[in-house]
Amino acid sequence: MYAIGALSRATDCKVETIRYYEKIGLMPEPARSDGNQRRYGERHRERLYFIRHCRDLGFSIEAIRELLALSDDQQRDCAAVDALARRHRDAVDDRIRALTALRDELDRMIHRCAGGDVAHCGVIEALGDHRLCRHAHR
Amino acid sequence: MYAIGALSRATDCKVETIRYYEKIGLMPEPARSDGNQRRYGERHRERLYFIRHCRDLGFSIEAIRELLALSDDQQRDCAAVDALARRHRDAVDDRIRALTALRDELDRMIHRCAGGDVAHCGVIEALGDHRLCRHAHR
DNA sequence: TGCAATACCTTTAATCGCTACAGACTCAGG
DNA sequence: CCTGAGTCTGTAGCGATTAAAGGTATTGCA
Repeated sequence: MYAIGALSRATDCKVETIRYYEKIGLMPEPARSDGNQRRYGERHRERLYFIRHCRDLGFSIEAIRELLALSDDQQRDCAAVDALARRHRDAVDDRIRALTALRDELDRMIHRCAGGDVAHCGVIEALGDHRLCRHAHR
Repeated sequence: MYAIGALSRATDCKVETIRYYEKIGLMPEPARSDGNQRRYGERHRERLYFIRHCRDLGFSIEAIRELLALSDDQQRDCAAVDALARRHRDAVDDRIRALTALRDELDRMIHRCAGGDVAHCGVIEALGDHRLCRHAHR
């Protein structure tokens, strides 16, 4: 049996976060010691590990809730799981594209700067005038 | 003179957001009508435009506060502005790299899925075991 | 067995950048 | 003067934690 600190170390998840996951119903309420402290078993460790891994991969709490529900139902076709993963990957892809456009815009802005004082600063000028941008970032 | 709704339309910034920027001291308190409504001028419009453009480019409120302070001081050397912009670009770059690694991991995970039921789902399996990952995403 | 150090408990508030109400007031056009 | 749109202040909520305050449990060592 793990105390919460041991589970925390075993999963690299902060103690407060574990309690938070319990509060929002992502982790089940564990057994308690006589002194009211949480006591966890292997299944808790596996579940928390799964959750943390999903979080590290950028899945939202609500997406994880769905994934957990789906994975609990072992007979179910895994098409729904697949679809969730694909949706998430596509969202990450979109984000990468947006950030790349942004980075390029920032790069162009930085290259406008030839030194000197703020009154003639290309960066400040570009920040104050969207027409100097190549792309419609937003 | 603009009322807040007109300023909102002129800058594509929601009315609530304008009031919020005033509250946190990013926008100066404007003049008021007899009936206590805000009345803005051209300088407000330019400043808000600058702020929104920075936000669209992903600068944080605190970074914008710095940029505004720097740009107010027209004689100052623009090296500080340049440094701020570079730091931000580098942070965006880091984020892109992290997300790209993530996307690749998600892709590999999705390709593990051969259909069938959840009990044998490659995605669920991969989510439950970080060792199946190629990279240390975090 | 006693004591100190560490870990744990609950509850509440903070973070960031807005957004969304509620309930009252103002303004412009007809 | 009336109506409807716009505006006012203040407060609370979002997502996913993190931190702090103030009290209790457990553990290790003498």
